[in-house]
Amino acid sequence: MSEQDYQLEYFRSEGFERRICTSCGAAFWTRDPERQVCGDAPCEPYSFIGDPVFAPHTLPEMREAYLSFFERHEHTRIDRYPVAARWRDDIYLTIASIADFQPFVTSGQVPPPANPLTISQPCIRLNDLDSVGRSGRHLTLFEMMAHHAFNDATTEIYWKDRTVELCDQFLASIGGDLERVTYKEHPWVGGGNAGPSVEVLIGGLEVATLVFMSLGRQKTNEPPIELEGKLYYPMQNRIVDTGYGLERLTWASSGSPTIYDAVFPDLVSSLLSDAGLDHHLTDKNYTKILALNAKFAGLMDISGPNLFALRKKVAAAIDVPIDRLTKMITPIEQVYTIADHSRCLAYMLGDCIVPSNVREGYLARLVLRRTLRVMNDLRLDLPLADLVERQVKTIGEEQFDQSIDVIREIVERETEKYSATIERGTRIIQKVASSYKKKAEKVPLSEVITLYDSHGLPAELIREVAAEEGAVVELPDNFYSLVASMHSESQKDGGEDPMARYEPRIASLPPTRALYYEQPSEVEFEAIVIDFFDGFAVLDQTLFYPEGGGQPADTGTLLTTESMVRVEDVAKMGDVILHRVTGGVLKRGERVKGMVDEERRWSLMRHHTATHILLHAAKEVLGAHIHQAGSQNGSDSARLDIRHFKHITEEELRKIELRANQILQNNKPVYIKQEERQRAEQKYGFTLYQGGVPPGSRIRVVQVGSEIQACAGTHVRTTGEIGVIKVLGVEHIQDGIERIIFAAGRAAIEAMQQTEQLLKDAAAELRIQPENLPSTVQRFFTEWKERGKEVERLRKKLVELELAQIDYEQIGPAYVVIRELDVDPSQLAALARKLAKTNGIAFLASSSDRLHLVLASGTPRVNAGEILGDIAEAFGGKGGGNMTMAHAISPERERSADALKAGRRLITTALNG
RNA sequence: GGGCUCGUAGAUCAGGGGUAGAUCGUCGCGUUUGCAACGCGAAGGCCACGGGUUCGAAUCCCGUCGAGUCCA
Repeated sequence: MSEQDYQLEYFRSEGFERRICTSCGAAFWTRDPERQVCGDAPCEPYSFIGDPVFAPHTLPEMREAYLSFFERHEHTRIDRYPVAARWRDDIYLTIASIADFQPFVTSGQVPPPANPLTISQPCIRLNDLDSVGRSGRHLTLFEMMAHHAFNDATTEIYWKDRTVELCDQFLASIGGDLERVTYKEHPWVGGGNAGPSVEVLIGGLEVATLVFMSLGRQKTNEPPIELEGKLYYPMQNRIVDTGYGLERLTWASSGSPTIYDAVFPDLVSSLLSDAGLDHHLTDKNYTKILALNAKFAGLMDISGPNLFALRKKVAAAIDVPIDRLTKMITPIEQVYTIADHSRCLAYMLGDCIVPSNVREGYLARLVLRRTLRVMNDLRLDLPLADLVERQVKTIGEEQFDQSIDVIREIVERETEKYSATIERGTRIIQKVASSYKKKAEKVPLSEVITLYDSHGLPAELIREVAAEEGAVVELPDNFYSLVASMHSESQKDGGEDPMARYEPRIASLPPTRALYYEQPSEVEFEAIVIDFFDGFAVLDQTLFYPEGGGQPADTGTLLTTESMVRVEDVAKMGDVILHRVTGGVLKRGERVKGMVDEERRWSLMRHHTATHILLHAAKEVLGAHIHQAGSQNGSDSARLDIRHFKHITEEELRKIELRANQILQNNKPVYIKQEERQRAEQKYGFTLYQGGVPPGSRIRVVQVGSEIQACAGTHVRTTGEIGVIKVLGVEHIQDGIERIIFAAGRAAIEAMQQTEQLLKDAAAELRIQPENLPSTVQRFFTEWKERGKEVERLRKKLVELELAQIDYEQIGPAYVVIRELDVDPSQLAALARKLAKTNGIAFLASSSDRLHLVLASGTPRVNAGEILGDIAEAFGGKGGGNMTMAHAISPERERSADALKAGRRLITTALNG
């Protein structure tokens, strides 16, 4: 990008000058002839703290000022998008306002919902998590206010001059002094696009960025520009992508020490008083320190070890020892962090993210646990659910799909879960630590890694708890990256796509007409063979549904005048549909008659439509957050995976099943139509995308009753055609995902018959009626247990009785019993043990099916295992044991006397030796 | 999606080829005006389930189910 890109007519006419910053060397535009520096960090410190640069605005006032300003200037106001970016599969969270329109609007495939438009989009960025609360300006969630204009080859809405002009006018409208505003040149690259951009600075603070997205990676005829080692080409679509920081503007308008005081004035003061820190509210010194802290932090990166450098600077400036400063400032930073995180959670949970250990759910849990940890450090004894609820209410309940009750329940459950994990973990650490302390060793790194990896225990907690036990933990500074690299090593990439080699051939073929969409209820059709290779047939049109969207491919037959082939599988590659056939060959140009296996297809359609219905029923029963995490349809059963924060109970399952069948009874029609993506999104919301995000500007919308989804599958015509839905069970797939297994239509009836048969068979076995099964089984189980105990008692008695009758003999220093007993082999061991208890030896034999030998020794002179091992070998059997107890078995059951004799010899030798 | 750890008495856990244990809780008795505390005693176990190895498996191996956790 060149200097030329920033030579705007607007700048000239308004009397701007282009300057080079004397501090950083960057170019910037200003109205102030005296100005030497660009106005950005670290060239210029904050000057707005205590001296606001805008008229005072609260957060909502500032938002409204912005949106209505742009409305007055011909922009259409657009509702915010969810913070969970469900319309995209490359990011989990909405990170910028432009993310709402990527990739299809920015690429020009889909028209924008309005043009130009204005929006205030809540965005979540977790990259600077550590700086939140400390830097005075970092937030996990912020609102990016924006106005966007989408220009293409035919229409020009506006471009750079108008954008800067609007910016000027808006800043003036909220009381900004335009003399103090600078526009810093700052080429922008990101997400495969690039373009010139200016940062808008006032009072040392960047309050907006104006990006002129005009370059892309897509090759065009125009000459490319190299940026960061990659080539970018001018695009036909030129997009005005602006971003105004709502919170920053509000901060600059209040002049408060930190952004948090401006954004959460009420919450911060009430948290301070809850934490017993009220006295700080009126303390001028604290305000001064915090302002100073934010000022210095504004000039530097404070992540990781840099934080210490910040502390040092502030401590020097106010002349207090660094430890004392840390002690003073940490609790307040924690309050700020809690205020920020709880708002982030309100948006995440309100927009129906379910905490879990995967994807965006993992991020929600991360923030939630971090908040709990900080609250704990601060000794803030306050339910997090209350804080989140308060945030939801401040933002406005109507902003969210999720109900407050469910949000509260999620937070409460997560809070409980986390404290259970920490409690359990603490015990495990104590155990490990004390075992290493006994050995007088350090707790090795491998052990620490296991504790973290398998039990989720932070390294710092491990060190702390271990120290309390008096053990030392070996903990390198790069612990977490060490663990991460260990994981990445175990990664294996998947194999190559076996279909890849057909790609060039298929690319040359015309698209196959998808008859299965036009006539979903038909099963017979005629077509012409376009190509045939390696057992793959391509037709000009087909009724065979290719695998996709959780629905398996159809099977069936293709018939020509000469041959009949079986269609085993169908796949779609681009717009071409491939039939994998067996049992013959087809010729190009040949006419074929196709027949889809009707029974199977209908069963698949029933299951597929049933999936939509079941999801809808689950949403009604469980809450707005219910979202499909995957599905697989079969002809005998199907499964639906949904995101949910706890196990589905039997009762909930029954409710879902009843509700689903009610929808069947109402016999609702199934409507299917192609709609423009952006329109469909606006009309139905992002719950459209249950089975992933389909490509293209138009999407296929399937409406079953009031359940509306983007879906490429085939469906029945009315819900009544499904017949019946039977839930077969529920499984917990992983944290936050429940799998409902069900059958529809004939398969449902068969499943019920099977279950019934099971009950009947079980009842018949017990000669009772099926309804008596539970009570009878319970009775039998109880009796069975009691009998077991009775047998145990009797056996003990028997051993005692036998014991009383047995005579000892004395060999050397030991009392010895060597004899055959007519008792159950399982009793031999118990008897022998008793006999040998003190200074005794018992060598017992019992013959039933085989010869059982037991040797128990109560003296170290006789090694039971060794002796019996030798005997067993001599008598063709196997055996062994330890010093005190040994078993052996031999097939030579008649030779018990010989075995006892041999044993006597060995024992005698051992005792006398 | 990949990895790791764990399933033993009502609860928390120990044991890790050779007799299934501890603590708390429960029940009974004693002490006490009563309670708490204490003392004595008892009940309570398909050692998750199914295979395998072994003379012998709660223990080792494989699988299933369940719980937890880390990474992408």
